[in-house]
Amino acid sequence: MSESKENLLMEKIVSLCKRRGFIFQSSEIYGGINGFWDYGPLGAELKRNVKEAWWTTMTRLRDDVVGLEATIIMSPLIWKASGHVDTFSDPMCDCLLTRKRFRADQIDPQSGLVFTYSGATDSVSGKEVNDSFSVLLAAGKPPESARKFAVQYYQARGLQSVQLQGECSEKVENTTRFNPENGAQLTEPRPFNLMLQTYVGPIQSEDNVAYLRPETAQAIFAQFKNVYETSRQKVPFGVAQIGKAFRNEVTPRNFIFRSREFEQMELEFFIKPDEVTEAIHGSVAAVAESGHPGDPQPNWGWQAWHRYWVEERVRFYEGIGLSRQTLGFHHQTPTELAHYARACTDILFKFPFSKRDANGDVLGDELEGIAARSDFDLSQHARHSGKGMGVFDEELRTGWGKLTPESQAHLSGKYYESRLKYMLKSGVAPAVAEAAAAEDAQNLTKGHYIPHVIEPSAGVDRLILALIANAYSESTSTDEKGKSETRVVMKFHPRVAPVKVGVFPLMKNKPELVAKAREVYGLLRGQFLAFYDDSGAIGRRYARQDEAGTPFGVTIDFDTLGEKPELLNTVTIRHRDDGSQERVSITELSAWFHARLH
RNA sequence: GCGAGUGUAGCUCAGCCUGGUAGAGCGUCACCUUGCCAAGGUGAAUGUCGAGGGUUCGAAUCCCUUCACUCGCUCCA
Repeated sequence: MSESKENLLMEKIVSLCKRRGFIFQSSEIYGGINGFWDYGPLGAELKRNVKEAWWTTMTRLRDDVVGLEATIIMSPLIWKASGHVDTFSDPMCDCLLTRKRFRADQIDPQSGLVFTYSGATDSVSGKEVNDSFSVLLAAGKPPESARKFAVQYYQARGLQSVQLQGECSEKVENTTRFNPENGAQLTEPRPFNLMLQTYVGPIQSEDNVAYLRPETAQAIFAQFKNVYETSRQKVPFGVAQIGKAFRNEVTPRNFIFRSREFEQMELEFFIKPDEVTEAIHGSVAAVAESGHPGDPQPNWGWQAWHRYWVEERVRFYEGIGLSRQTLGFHHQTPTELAHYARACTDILFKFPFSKRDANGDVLGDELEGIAARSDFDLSQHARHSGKGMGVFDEELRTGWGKLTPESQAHLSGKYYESRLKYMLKSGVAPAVAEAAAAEDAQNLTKGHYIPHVIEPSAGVDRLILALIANAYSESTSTDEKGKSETRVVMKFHPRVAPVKVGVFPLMKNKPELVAKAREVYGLLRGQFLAFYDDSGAIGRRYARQDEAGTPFGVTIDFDTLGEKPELLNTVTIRHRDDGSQERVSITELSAWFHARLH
């Protein structure tokens, strides 16, 4: 019941997005293209505001984060090092009977008797199906069970009274061509490459295959050294990037929530490994169970930094109108975590299409993931490129000398263990791994280490959808004639609202009002996006702006012109969310808006 | 990738079963009117009926194929 209601809400949102020019289907006049969406005039403004709010908060208002804008196409070696080339192209097989999907490399080899049918006919209609189908039976099982599966298979292909054709059987050993659960035949392994591919240069060959980046983060790791050396930053510091990313999603779904071309806002915040922090400060700060840990401290370890960034990101969402109640959190369990990650907290938004848990509470879908990724990424690029990704820390070098021999042994031992674990997980031969880990541990004592990273990674388009869903509100009113009508108000936070203010002469047919209104419009438009409208009744113009989410309206009336002398050169400001009005002098307008839009 | 549903004006939808000149409401635009919340009047524009093919004298309507969207399954570094 509630599901169809939420469905209806999603449909209304999609419809409004098109009607008002927020979001259009890509290539619509040619029938569209699955998984791609365009932003219309209002959507483009909204998106720009969101990205600007993120960029300002994450870089310009901080001393410890700098920006980067890298290319979408990079050396394919980057994706080899990051693991995307391998993990994005697992061959998959589907069960021909149950349609269950398997990773081809994870099917255990089986042996037994294979029954193959060349096809089947319908004994009633005479219809034929000529697809062959096989079933693997474990030794000792009666052939009837193979026939039962085959009948099911051909029934699923439109036959009713199945007459199997051409049964034959054969003994096979160690085959992976059959569903381990029921013995039914699998499809051929088909590669699943989730990265979009292209060719660099005019000749298309295997040698110049390149990928459109599936995430913006890797460029930050690949350029880590350059940024570090030119930005005069020291660890801890971060590198932020906003940009397009591309994934061949299996199922683009839920409007712009999961699309094939999307935009990310990512921060890689580099921190000292806990061993380094402990060596310098004697201990690593304990982390409170919950709440914001306050301003960054020198003795923070990865846990404090991780919590800090989760809370900072929540503050950001609150600052653009998503209250904590609209958000959800998911702390990834050890089995969900990637092997190199130590923790990952997802910030969720409760979308209309989000699933509910057993208690009926909306779970939410992912807006952002904040991952503690250890030194995995920089280590991978160090190993694959052969270029050093470590940093030198004077404090560590001098601090190290002051440690007791026991502390030194303890810390370098811990560092050795974590480096060794990384190497072994990455498939490095044990002897080589041990030597490399020993070298890393030795370098630590001289002040060298590879930074760890905390990664808050947010989806712009998902956030846009969250803001739109959150802003959407409708009220139904009935007039004196008993005619009821539903009005939509998009309650965007003023900071992200596409249009900031509508400017209206009370009436169009009074040239003095129009002239004054255009004058006020001219005053405001250079400072932020203003929209002038003089067509139709004033109520209609208010309603139009409500639907676009414009937070303020400025109306020029006869008092502005001095009908009541004490109100000369004042205007009415109308508030979108409650329709309330106040009188403000034209000379104070800029300051009035400035205070409410920043 | 599989299964089900949907696709007609900018939006919401009727028309399809039973083939015969493309419709409504809302919105948009223009003019008039309008002294603060989608008022009223007059007029106007807007359709490859998702696309392609077939059947037919004739297809939005029947048949086939295809594309997109929604839902379920699957997938989700």
